[in-house]
Amino acid sequence: MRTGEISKTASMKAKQTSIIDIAKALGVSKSTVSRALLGHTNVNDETRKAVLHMSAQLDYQRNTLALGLARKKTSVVGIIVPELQSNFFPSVISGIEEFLRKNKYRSIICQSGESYEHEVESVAQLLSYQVDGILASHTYETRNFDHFRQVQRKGVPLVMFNRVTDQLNVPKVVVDDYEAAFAMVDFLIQSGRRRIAHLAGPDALINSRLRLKGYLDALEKNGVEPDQRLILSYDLSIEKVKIYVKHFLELESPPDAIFCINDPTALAAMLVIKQKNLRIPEDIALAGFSNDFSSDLVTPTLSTVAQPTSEIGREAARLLLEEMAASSNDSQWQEYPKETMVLKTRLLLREST
Amino acid sequence: MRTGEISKTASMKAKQTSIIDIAKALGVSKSTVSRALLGHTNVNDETRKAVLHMSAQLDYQRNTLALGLARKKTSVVGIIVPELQSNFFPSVISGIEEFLRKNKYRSIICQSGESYEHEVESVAQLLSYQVDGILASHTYETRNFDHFRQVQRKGVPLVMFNRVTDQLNVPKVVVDDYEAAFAMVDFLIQSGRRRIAHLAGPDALINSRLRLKGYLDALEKNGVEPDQRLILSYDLSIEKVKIYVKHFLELESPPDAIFCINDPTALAAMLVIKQKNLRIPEDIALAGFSNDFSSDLVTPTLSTVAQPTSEIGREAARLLLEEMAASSNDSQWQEYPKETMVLKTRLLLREST
DNA sequence: CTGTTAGCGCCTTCAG
DNA sequence: CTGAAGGCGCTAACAG
Repeated sequence: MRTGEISKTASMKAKQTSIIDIAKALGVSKSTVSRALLGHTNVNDETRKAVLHMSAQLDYQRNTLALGLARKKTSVVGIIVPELQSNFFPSVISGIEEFLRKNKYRSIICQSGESYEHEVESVAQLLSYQVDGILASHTYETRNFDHFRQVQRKGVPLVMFNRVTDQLNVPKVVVDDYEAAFAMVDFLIQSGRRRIAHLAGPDALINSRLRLKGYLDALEKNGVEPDQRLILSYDLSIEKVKIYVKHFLELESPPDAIFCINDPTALAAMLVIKQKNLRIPEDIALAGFSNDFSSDLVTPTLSTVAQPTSEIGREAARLLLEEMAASSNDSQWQEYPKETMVLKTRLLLREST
Repeated sequence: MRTGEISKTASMKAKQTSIIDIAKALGVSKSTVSRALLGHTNVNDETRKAVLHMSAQLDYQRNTLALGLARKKTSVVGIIVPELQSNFFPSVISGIEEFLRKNKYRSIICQSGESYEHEVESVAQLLSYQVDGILASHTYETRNFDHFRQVQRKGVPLVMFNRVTDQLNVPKVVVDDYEAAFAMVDFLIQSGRRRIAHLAGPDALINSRLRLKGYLDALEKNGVEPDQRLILSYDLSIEKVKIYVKHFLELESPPDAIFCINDPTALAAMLVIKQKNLRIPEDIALAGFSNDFSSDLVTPTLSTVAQPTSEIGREAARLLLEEMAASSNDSQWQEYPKETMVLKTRLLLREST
C-alpha cells in the first residue's frame, strides 16, 4: 500500500467520473470525448485511442440516465409478464433477451404477479423509464386495457405475446391454442375416451377461451355431447385444483379423461387422482398444456402441448424492433392494422393418455 | 368522434408532456409543479390540487431519467441472478420485490445465464443505470470478483445472497448449507445406507463446497469411509446427469443412495434410475436440495431440503436498504466488516429416502 | 408559499 | 477533425 494516495475507498458515493473528467485529463473538449466514446467516425484515431485509454484508466462508466435524456432514446425495452414461477415465461424471456442482445438492446423485466394493479403500475414505471418499446403478456384479471392504450398514445411501440387481447391493435405473437386443444381432445376421443372433463382457465384470457372452444369443437366433431358439469373454469391458483378435481371424480358419472388448461394444473390434478388410487391412464387419462419442465419427470409422464417458447420470445422481440423502426420513420404507423403471428405447437403424447 | 381535435394518435413519439407544460397551463413556475408532484409540504393546497388535476388531464408521466439525473438517486436496485428456470431464484426475487415495493423502491432484474461475461456486463449495465444498490448471486463460472469490487469502489451498496464469496466484504444472506447437507446424509446413514454417492456442484460455488463438506463430515461422524469414486462434481448442466448417474450405477459396487446438489439434478437422476428398473428407495435412495416445485409431484416424492426463499429475498433486500442508509450517513461504512445472515433450512423427508 | 437560477451528465447542432 | 453553446426534464438551494 503506497501512502499519499487519496483514499477513494472511504468516501461515500464517490462522484462518478464523467466525460468532463476525461476531457480535462486529456486537454480536449467533452464533445470530442463524447464522440470518441460513441464511436463516431469523425474523430482522429489518436484522440480516440487516448480517450478510450483514459476512460478505462479512470474507470469511467457511461451514465445511461444522462444519455437517455439527451438522446431521447434509451435502447431499453420493457417486458411485462404475469409471473416467473412456471417455466413458460422465463423461457420466453430468454428468447427475447437473446434477440435483444444481438441488436444492442437491453430489457427491464416487470412481473405483475397476476395483479391488474401491478400491471398498470408496471406500465407507468416503464414509460417513466422512457423505454423504447414494451413487450407484454397481461394478467388474467385484466379486462380494461387503457394502460396499454396510453402506451400507444405516447407513441411507444407495443407488442403482446401469449396473453393477448383483441381490444388492442398491436402486433401479437401467439400459438394455435385452438388447434392444439382440438387436437389433444380429438386424440383423447380417438383413443376411446367419451367423458372428457375440461379444467379451464379464467374466461378473461383469450387462451382459455380458445382452448375451451377447441375442446368443444373436438367433442362436436366426434359426436360427443358436451356436459356442462364436466367443464369448470378457475383462476389458476393451484390450491383450488384439488377441489375441482375431487368434484369431478365424485360425480355420479365421473370423467374418463381430464384436459387441463396448463401443466401446473394437470400435475396438481395428477396428485389428487393418485390419492384416490385411480390409475392413470387406465381409469382416467390426463392432459396438460405447455410442456413444463416437470411434465416429463412425473409418473406417468404427462401428455401435453409443447410451445416454442424461445421462438415466441424471439419473434415478439423482432416484431417490436420492427415497430420501433417503423414508428421513427412513419408518423402514421399506428394506424395500420397489425400482424398477429401464430406459431405452431406440437402434441406430446406420453404416458398419461 | 368530435372533429377539430388535434390528432395526437397519428404523431410519432408524441413529445411527452413535461412539468413545463403543466406549469404553463396553470401559470405557475415549474418548481412549484415539481414540488407539488413530489409531495413537498410547502405548497399551497389549492395549487397542489390544481397541479395534480392538470397533470392527470395532460396524461403527464414523470421522466425517471431526468429525475434520477437531477437527484443523483434513482430508487432502483439491481438484481443479478444466474438463471430464472428453476423455482429458486424467481421465489427469492418475489421476496425481494415485495420488500422493495413497501419501501418505495423498484428493481431491475438481470439474468446472467450462468455466464461470467454476462454477469460482468450486467454489473456494468446496472451501474450505468445509476442503481442505488445491487443484490447479486454470482454464476458458477465466476472466480474473479473485480466487477463487484468496482461496485464497491463506486460507492454503490452491494449485498450477495445464496451464491456468495468470501473474497468480498459485503453483507450476505445464505442458508446453512453445511448443516443441511450433514443432516440429510446423517439421516441416510441412520436409515441404513452405507454407500452414499454425492453428485456435487461446481467447486467454484461455496454452496457446493459446503454441501460436500457436510456430506463428508456426516460420513465421518458415522464411521463410514468416504469413497472418492462416489463423489462427482459437475457443472449443473442437466444433460450430463444421465452420464454421471449411469456411471454410479455401473460401478462394481454401486451406491445405495445418491445425495444430489439440487432438485433438478435429483429429478434427472430419478429418471435414469427408473430406466434402469431400480426401485426408489428400496434399491437406492435419492435426495435433493431446494424443494423445487416438482419435487413433490414426482413418484416417489423427493426428499429434499426446503429453503426459505422469500425470506432470503426479503432479508437480502432489507440488508441492502440498511447499507444504502448507512452509506449516505457514514462515509466510512465500507470499512466495517459486514454481517452474514444464515437462515435455517428444513429437512423434508419424503418417499425417495 | 413561490419564482429564479444553477446545474445533473451527455449529446448535438453549428461554427471553425 | 474539434470546440462552444444550448438543451433534454427535473430538482434544489436561494431569495423573496
